[in-house]
Amino acid sequence: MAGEERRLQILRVAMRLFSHRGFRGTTTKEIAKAAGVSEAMVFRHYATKEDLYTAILDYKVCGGGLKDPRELVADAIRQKDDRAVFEGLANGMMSHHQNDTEFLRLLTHSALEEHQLADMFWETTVRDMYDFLGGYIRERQHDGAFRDIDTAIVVRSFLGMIIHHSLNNTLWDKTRRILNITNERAASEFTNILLHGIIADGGATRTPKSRRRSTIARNGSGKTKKK
Amino acid sequence: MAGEERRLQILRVAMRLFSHRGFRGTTTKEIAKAAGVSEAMVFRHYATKEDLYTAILDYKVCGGGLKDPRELVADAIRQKDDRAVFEGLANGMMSHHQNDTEFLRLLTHSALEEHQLADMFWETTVRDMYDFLGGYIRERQHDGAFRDIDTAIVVRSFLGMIIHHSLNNTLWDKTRRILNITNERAASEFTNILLHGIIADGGATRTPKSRRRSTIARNGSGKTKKK
DNA sequence: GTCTATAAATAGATAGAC
DNA sequence: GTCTATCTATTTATAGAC
Repeated sequence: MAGEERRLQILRVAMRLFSHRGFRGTTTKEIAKAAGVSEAMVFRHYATKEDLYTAILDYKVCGGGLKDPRELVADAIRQKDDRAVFEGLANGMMSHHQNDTEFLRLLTHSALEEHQLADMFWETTVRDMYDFLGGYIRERQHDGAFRDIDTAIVVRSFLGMIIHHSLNNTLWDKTRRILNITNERAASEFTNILLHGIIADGGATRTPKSRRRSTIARNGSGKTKKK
Repeated sequence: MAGEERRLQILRVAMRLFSHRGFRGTTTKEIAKAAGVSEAMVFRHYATKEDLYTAILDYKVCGGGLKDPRELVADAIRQKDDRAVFEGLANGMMSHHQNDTEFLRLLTHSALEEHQLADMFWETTVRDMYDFLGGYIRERQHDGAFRDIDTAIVVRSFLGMIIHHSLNNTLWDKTRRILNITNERAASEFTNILLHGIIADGGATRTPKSRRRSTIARNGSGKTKKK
């Protein structure tokens, strides 16, 4: 097998093992065996086990595997379609988590281990998300569409629903699920809850005088399956 | 040092180490050194390293360290004070996570490692929470206070906000925080968002005809610091 | 209860032949 | 590019003296 090809094969095999057993829980012998080569081959492509692990985190967690959220919902942002913005983000994130369960596992492992690349992920990708989504929320507050609440709290609430749901699916709910729904329905319901939770005058505490311009279009709500 | 005392001391020291480095990442030598004894002492009290780890998870994660949520908000439940129910739960959980950061770390480590006790935690404690809180939400739906939405989704949304926030505080936000607020304020805001998100007729999509009996009392909302 | 010494297995990593 | 053989340090765990 050619150099680059083998290098990538080892990377992929190691990703699977590291994502399940963590750094210390995975041995270079296991990686070699799973890749069908000798340990010497592993160390030929990656000088140390640490190098291999860092290469994996760089590729999977910090690398280009994640779509830019700005692009994902660019149209919705332009049109100020609040539902499409939040539901689009939720769907994008959750389908990524579902298609690549190693991502969340590796990220969580590395965060627990306090690996440098985990910190980097938070300083860049996560902070970006708060800036981006928080900026949109602020804009909609100025429009009078959302009530005056700390934007970072709103972002955290929404990401909390999404990421916690994905973590549940990845780590525990695999078989006998407490909550057995499609990602699409989860995205829709989370969006319902969040938008009604932050909309201006949307509560039951005040008698609304004017509806101003709220763009929530209720769909997929209640217990009815979407479509 | 007496037997039981030393046994507990080793347990405590090991909890700290395991919670940070995980099972495979912690050596019995480190544990012994941190406890100020020889390795032989560790193995005198716990036959194997695995036994020690299991004892820790049993004590910390499955043991009586967690207050029963039913008791915590029993009064609020009786009075159907929705805000007090949700805010009380949020405060109880988050203060536990803050006072005992080892709890979330150990739980997450053991879930990633697919330890048997992690599964047990989900089958009992977590399922209990869904039953309990879900039951209350269903009751309030019958009262006409909340809209007709799958109760498990509501529970997941709310626990998502809380646990994700605590995980952020525990794993990353330790110093330079993206979101730097007190637990009390977070609990209040999460409750605001959730209650307004699930209240009957609480959205902007329909013109409300009657307010029925919604018990949301807005406090700590907006950008004003609470008290 | 506590230690030192040590066994036995496994870990990461290298040398050198093909 | 690939392997076998091997080195060295570490890891879990035990023996036996005090």
